Amino acid sequence: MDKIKIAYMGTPLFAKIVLKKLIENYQVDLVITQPDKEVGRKRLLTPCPVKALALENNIEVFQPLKIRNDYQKIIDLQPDLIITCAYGQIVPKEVLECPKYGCINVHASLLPKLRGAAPIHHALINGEKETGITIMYMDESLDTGNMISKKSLKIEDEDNVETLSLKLANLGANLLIETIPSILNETNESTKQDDSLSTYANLIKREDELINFNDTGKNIINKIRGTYPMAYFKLEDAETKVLEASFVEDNVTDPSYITILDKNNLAISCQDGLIYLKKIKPFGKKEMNIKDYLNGINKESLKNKKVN
RNA sequence: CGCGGGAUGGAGCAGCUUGGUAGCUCGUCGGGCUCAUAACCCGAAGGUCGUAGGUUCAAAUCCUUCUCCCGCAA
Repeated sequence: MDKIKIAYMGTPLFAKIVLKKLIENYQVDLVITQPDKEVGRKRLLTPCPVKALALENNIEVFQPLKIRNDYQKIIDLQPDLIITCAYGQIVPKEVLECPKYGCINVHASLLPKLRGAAPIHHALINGEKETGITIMYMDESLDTGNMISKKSLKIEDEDNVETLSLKLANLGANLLIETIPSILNETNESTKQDDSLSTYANLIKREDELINFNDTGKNIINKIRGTYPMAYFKLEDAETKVLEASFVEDNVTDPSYITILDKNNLAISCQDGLIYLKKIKPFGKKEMNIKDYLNGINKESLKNKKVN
């Protein structure tokens, strides 16, 4: 077989893991990724994980500001196959149609469920028991194309966005390698998505990360897992992130109060019980176990205090 | 020059305004109490108070420099 030209489009760590596996098996001729961003307090231009990996492997990198207008470079390459994975921009029709074998996407959900930008987050937030990877042909709408292959993965209670992303990235990487031959042979049988079963996974917004204690314990724990490590609440007006917590059912009268506060435990009331904080990141501090936090504070002043 | 928080024994903090012998809650080690304990009691080790300079008789504390960590915003 003649050498095929592959272009890869992706941005975050998830896409980097998939790309790593891909370049172990195929030659990748061009990597398309988001422009470097000013990151952090120093505003340093920082390349995304995918770009960093591409540079390490001497693969040419293309970073269009708006791929909608700036895609001629991809057309000129005349790729045989384009693989996308968490790229972060809508890919224009002209690009989708240019490769001989088409344009495929590695998506981190069992489509048609959880189409969109944040499928891993929403799988956890929704309290799903399983999720997975779908590899599909792309069309002009978001994650609506025909599905080629699919693999599911059980979600464990201990999983959060970080652990689940790693698992799914590895699953996706392997599934991609398994799937590519059938695409190049054109032997795969892709199936249409049942649009009536589709759900949508919006990008997580800042307000989605605020913990509302006037909710069920189960939902709160799922939010903490699904927005890890960003879920937060206000403690004495200071933003406090919750990295780990557990829920114990109980009869409570009023949500959002610090109900238990002793040497080892801090629990806040919610709709149907108590949320025990296990690992938090207080404002301006590093993350710490709740016991360390309790060691340093004046407990009397917090007892029965309302949060948020 | 985007805004703000922080750096003090192994951990988490107080002390800084109003300079004057390094403190609290834990952990560790030793001893005691106890049928026993993550409980309680007694004792010990462990810190050049992030870096560099300045003011002062004297700096964790006041002034300046730099480094690193964290949140917001992008």
